[in-house]
Amino acid sequence: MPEGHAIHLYASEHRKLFEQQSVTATSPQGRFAAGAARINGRTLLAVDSHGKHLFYRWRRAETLHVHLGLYGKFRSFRSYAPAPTPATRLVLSTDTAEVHLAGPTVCELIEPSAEDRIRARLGPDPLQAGSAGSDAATFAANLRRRRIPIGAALLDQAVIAGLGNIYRAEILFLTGLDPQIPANEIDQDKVAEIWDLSVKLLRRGVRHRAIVTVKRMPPRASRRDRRKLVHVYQRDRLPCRRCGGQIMATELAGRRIWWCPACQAR
DNA sequence: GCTGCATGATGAA
DNA sequence: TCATCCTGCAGCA
Repeated sequence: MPEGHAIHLYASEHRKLFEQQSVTATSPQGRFAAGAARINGRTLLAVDSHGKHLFYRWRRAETLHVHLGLYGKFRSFRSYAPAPTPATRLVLSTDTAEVHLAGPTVCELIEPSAEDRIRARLGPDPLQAGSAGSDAATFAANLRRRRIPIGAALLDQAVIAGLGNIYRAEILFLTGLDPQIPANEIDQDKVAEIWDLSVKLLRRGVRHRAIVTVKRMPPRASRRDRRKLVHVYQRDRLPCRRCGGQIMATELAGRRIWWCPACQAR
């Protein structure tokens, strides 16, 4: 589930549920028992996100840092909350709301200096476009320094923070770029186009609570099939929506990538 | 009921 | 490049 738009949604949802409230914290699974005890009963001051990272600030406690990784999940409940599964790493709750976190890659308490180090190694986040350091120029400078294929660069969180495997495939299709082109060989107009499209698509993802890159939102009934919402992701051997040619798939930077060889020629 | 895969990232080799 | 972390679920029998 988690590319940047989803993390951004979690941040705003958790802000709405818990900000300025005293929050109960437990770790049914036990692996975060000490951390949960440390923040239990504290007041949540703020929730920030950068790319795929979440930071929860408390009154008189360290910052909670969460990264969902590939299969981490939050579930939230308003009136009724079921018992957490035994694998639930962290439960945050008040009288009126409860959130269950399972399967995160990272769930830890950190000092401000550690947060600084994490943020320092992250590239600009298109969902923070406009705020300090998150702009097209920083992104362009990051790309210029890399000879790796653009398809690898867009997954590198130090280059741009928040894109994942779906957005990388879709952005390369929509900008007509061959995933194998070296990042530093892409001309500046194209680089600006990639950034602008990232901003646009992530914002759209936040609005729809899903990654949608096709022009028209399909009818509700067919939205369960993710392939109806995108141009190339997981559409290998299906016809390209634009030219009718066959969508191809290969491996790039350790992940599967899909592209249209005709629309994305060098 | 079981298998294998998934929108991620790291550390060892 | 590969194994590993760790959970849920689609797809299959």
